[in-house]
Amino acid sequence: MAESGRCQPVKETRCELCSQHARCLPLGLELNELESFDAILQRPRPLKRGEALVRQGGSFESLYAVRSGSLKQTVAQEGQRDQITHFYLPGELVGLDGIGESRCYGSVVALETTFVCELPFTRLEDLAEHSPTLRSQLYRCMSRELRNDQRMMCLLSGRTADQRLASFLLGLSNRFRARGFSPARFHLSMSRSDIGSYLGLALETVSRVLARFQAQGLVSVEGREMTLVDRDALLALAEEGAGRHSGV
Amino acid sequence: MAESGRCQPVKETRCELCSQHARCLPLGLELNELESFDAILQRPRPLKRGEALVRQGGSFESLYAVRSGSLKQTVAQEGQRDQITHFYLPGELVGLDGIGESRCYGSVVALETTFVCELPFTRLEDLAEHSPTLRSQLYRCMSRELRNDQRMMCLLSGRTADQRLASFLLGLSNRFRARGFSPARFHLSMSRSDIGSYLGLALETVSRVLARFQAQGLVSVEGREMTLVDRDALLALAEEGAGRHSGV
DNA sequence: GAGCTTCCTTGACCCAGATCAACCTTAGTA
DNA sequence: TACTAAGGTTGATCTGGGTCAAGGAAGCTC
Repeated sequence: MAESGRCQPVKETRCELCSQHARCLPLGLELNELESFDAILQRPRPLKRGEALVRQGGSFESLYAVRSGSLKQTVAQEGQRDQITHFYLPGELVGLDGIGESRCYGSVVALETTFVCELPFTRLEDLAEHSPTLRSQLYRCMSRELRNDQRMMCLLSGRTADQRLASFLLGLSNRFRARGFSPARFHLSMSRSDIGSYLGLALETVSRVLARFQAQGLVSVEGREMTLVDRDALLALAEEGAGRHSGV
Repeated sequence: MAESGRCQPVKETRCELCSQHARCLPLGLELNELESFDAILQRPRPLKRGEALVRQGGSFESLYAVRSGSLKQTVAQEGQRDQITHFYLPGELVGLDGIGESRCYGSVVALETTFVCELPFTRLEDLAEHSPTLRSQLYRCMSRELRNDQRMMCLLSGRTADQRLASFLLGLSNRFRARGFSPARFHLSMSRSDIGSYLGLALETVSRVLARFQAQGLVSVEGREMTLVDRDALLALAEEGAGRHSGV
């Protein structure tokens, strides 16, 4: 997704050498725990753009940690257009919503060439049996995702198109920053239509709002290359009191 | 919330005698595990309508299992109207989104007289150390909530007001059914404004749509007493292909 | 039982954003 | 080099549902 995340065939399996180690699941494990963790981890495998990592309704077996690249989760509903519910960046965990169900909730598809580490869940549970750190890391990840989803629900139900886009861009920017990529300039691996689906907007609206942001000097967009020019203004916009049904 | 859920002062602490046992956290625990579980559980305490169980930004200490009654989670955002993100019914767990953060994400307030059981989280973790069942129950609960939130995101971003209301009513109905209450007739413990906030609609819209559903013979509403008259039609409406940006 | 307050309903109006449509750019491929 | 397809932009039009406003009903308190 960000330049540095691309086209790096990952040969090294060991977690402690992974660039995402600091924000991935095994963070904080003792050395011996880390070795057991490495042992259950399936060799990173490359996915090509458009290739599915898991399919909606497929049986749930594993969690996947994104090593490089990016993915989207899409949920197909009876007779409706697919809906995008998540974008995954390096260091993030795919599949948490499948635990405790035999089936996967949505499909997860690579947005670009992407490497993921597979973590068979039953083995992970065995490991967690003897590692309080791993247990609490698992809780932490799920809980964080719960909070993110709630934030998303607030965004979707109360905010204007401008505010949604501003929040989206800032959210991406923060995630890139946390991963050591530039927070100000990044590549959007998803299409306008993906963004629209994720934010509950028509793709035309996404395109128009981005054009307006550019005209207002908030961002600079060239296709999928995004530069945040006036971060403070974006932040002010995203947090602005006046959303829909915001009363006063 | 449903008639049978009200006004039952709960004297009995023991989980296995609780009416919600079959869908609560300690489900499936061995007898000795259940005893340890009972031991860490704080005596159910009554909350009056409007009373807060946890406050946004307050420190996270415990999960709470709803024993009877109902609650809402509200999130206050900088200068915006509060937003409702969840309703909790008997047997459901409050507080999962606070794990791994020191602070509570939103406030949780009783919608009517409500009894909850407090589960201090560090003690719960200790217990989970030696109970695979409890661990997997915890994962299961969190994962289920993740899926619910995602369903909610889909609802909020792609569906019309009619579809949102229909889904909301059916969702409540299913939850009541699972709890042994009537799925066809129930009491709404939340106001129209609460429903609107939860569904991303103006309260006037909620009122109008309910009136229309009544006129169409889908439901019968008298204040907060709700009867689902034509469940199939509601289901058809909720799943209908034609939402917003549904193409075709 | 008068007067609040809170909740709900209904009507009138309006606008943000969906939809429809045309066209442009870029990339893949034959 | 042309042909097709996918993605993106921009304009014109329409509408679902938000906002404002005026009452009504039901439950408090004094």
